[in-house]
Amino acid sequence: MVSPEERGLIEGMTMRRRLLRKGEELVSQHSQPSESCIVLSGFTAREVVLDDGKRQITALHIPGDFVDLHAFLLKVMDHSVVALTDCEAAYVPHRELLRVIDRSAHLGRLFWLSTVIDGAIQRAWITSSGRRAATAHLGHLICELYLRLQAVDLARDGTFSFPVAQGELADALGFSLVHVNRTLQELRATGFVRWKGSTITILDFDGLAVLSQFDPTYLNLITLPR
Amino acid sequence: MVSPEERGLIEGMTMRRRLLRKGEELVSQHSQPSESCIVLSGFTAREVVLDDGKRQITALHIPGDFVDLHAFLLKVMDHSVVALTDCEAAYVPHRELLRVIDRSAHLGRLFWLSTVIDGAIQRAWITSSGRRAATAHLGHLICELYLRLQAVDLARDGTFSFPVAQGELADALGFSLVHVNRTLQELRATGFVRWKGSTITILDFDGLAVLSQFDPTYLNLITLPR
DNA sequence: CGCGCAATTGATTGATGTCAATTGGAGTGG
DNA sequence: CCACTCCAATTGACATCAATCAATTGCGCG
Repeated sequence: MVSPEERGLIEGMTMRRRLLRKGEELVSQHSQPSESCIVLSGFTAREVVLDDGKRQITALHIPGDFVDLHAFLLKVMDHSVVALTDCEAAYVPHRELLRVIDRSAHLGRLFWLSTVIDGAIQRAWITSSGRRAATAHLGHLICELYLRLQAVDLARDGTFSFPVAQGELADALGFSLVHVNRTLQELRATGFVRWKGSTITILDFDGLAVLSQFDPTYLNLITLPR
Repeated sequence: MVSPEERGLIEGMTMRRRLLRKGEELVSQHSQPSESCIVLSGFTAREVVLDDGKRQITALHIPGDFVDLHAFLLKVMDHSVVALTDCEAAYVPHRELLRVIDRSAHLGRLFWLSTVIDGAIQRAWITSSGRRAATAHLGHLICELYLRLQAVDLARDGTFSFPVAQGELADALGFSLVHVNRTLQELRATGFVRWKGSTITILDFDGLAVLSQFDPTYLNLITLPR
């Protein structure tokens, strides 16, 4: 996917690293970032807080994700990115991105691809939110997370760590906290998933996928640069 | 935004035009298009049909929109694009896009921007679906459509034509048809909006925007190429 | 052991989906 | 111009789903 010279270009990007505690903001809503941010470890989320205090999470990000690459083009952030756990992030100045893209159209296209896959995931969330039953909505998210985490070696044998509270999950799914809890119990009752503390185990992926009407095509994990 | 040479590049793209009747597919789910499609006239929508027959519309497109530009990178369509009204479309081969992008990095970035704005709109839909009241959800969509249509001269003085049935709207909002109808009545009762036949008139944009918690920043209409 | 936060539960209210008519309006043929 | 047809909009009654409110339990940690 990526040639040695391209790898060199990427590794040559100056970036600033930063450690964040759970709850801190990596990027602020309404800001006009001059750099974009890659998560190196930990879970983060894009969130929008409405006037009435309600919160919606529009994306969950895992290590390796370029969380606000779209800010390279969009200029004004329409949401924040917050740390759901302690995490580490690398900030790449937009001028560096520009430099890399100028030297390698192929890398530019991989960056573009990254934002486009983001969009595909968002479409799946819209579909879940609008037309899937609560258990399927939650199940779909679990399938998505599992495959994404597996692609970066953070999941295997159906198991991964997901140290995120039910309240956060509620804001991602558009549920109330209580409803998350009950939906989770329903899902456990199917026997397809075990969820204990911060460890999720998918006992029957195919079963869960059918229940959740999950089709992995949209994640395009095959063509990912790594 | 676009220099004369760039305009020349765009106008030089070979493309195939096609007329479509209401209900026809511009692009099919699971297909692997070798061209991407611009809507020239009429309303279209991205839709996903689930196994159980439920349908979700994940985007509404208006004339000027590049409806499946992401297919240039994603290869496999995770949804269809259907005509909500009779419409005209232009199909641009991916090899032409590649040629244009190679000659003008700036145009390449505008294409990228187009997909990124798409993503911002999708995030707004996720937020509406998850955390906004029914009237606000519908109101938000109306605000969005108005500004987008205004930007391409298809709306003025608060008025635009939207010849789309309530059933389609239901699939876009994730509501039932009956619920769309009742939410529409509630919205009319606020006095902010008139909706008669296929003509929508926003009588009080600011009022509607407050009700819907609408913040136009995300549409980035200022930086749009046209 | 006791604190504090997250998970869980129960009871109730409110929002939305479903089913089944009924109404309204545009187009068509007589 | 009128009767008819078809489809979209609207309405009413009812069933479900999910939010809210208010405890209570469970668990990790000092």
